[in-house]
Amino acid sequence: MGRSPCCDKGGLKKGPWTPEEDQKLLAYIEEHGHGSWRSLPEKAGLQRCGKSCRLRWTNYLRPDIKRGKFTLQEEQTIIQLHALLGNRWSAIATHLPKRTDNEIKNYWNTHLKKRLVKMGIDPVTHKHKNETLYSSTGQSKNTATLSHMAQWESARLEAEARLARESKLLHIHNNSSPQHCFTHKSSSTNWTKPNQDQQQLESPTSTLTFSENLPLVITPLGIPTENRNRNDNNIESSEIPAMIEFAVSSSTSSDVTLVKDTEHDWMRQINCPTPTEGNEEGFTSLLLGDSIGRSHSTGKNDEATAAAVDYNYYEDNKNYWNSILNLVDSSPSDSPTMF
DNA sequence: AAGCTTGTCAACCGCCACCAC
DNA sequence: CGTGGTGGCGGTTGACAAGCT
Repeated sequence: MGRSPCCDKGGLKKGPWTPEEDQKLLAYIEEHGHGSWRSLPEKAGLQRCGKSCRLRWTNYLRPDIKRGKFTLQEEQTIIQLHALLGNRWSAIATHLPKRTDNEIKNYWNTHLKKRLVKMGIDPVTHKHKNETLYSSTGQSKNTATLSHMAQWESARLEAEARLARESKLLHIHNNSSPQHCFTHKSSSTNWTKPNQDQQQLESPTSTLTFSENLPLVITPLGIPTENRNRNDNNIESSEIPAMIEFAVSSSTSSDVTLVKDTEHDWMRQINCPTPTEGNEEGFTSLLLGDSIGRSHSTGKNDEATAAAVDYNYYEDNKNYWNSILNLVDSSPSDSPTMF
């Protein structure tokens, strides 16, 4: 479309913000909310473009921002989610309360990426450098599985974004108090001075669920990284609303059965052994080779034992991927969103 | 102490999706 | 359906700090 940059009007200031400017912006938003960012600078008496104001607010001035060193837990979460989602910093940020996508991105680029490289792990694929040796084995299934999970996570995040929007609209329609517009990812919302209680997230709960009617899309390669297209989930965008409806409307306990059934169907499709009754392990087992490893240890299935040889490498990475999968399989208690 | 290199991170840029008209 | 406005996202830049020679 070719829109000119928002700051190309003459006379607008760029560069670091002064404390006075911060104060003006903060005072204005606390009193009026940000409303339209485009018109905010003029109303707030700032010689800045709206975009600059929004960035300053979302990355620095917002009251719900935690600054300072990342904890070990946070580091692990970032690495795990990056393995799952790639450079989708905003998506990763939704799982790290009080951290901004910009902060996470910076931290990844300056610390974590280098650390992984030192460990011999490719920071893009999260594979160990000698992993290509195993590329012609069962790894492809594992990678495809992970890819599929990443696709679902993408869809889930889109679902949450949509629900947040709808929720917001609904509240507006219902003439509700402004605090309802404040959500965890406040950069995408109309923030209006919430109090402590109000800052509790009202984000809809969602789960990583699988619609029976949806085609399974398994791509050969794993984690989306380079793409700039945010709808590249290999899932038709028209299908996403259906998935959303399913995921959102079916958050009852009965879903567990459905999810597991569907999961098993899918595992059968890709010729994976499905967990038996009372031995539900699901994706985690698949990815980690647990079920195979278990067969190995019990000696009940010689064919599986032979196949397990190909998966030995995954035993080495078990903890790494297990951590990733724990994020998927469980609902993080410290996160407002759930898989 | 001065100059250079490397690391950090706030801020900017350009593209894209979404929405209203 | 096309167009323009707006906000959000991810990649990149550049100023400053810290460390090294």
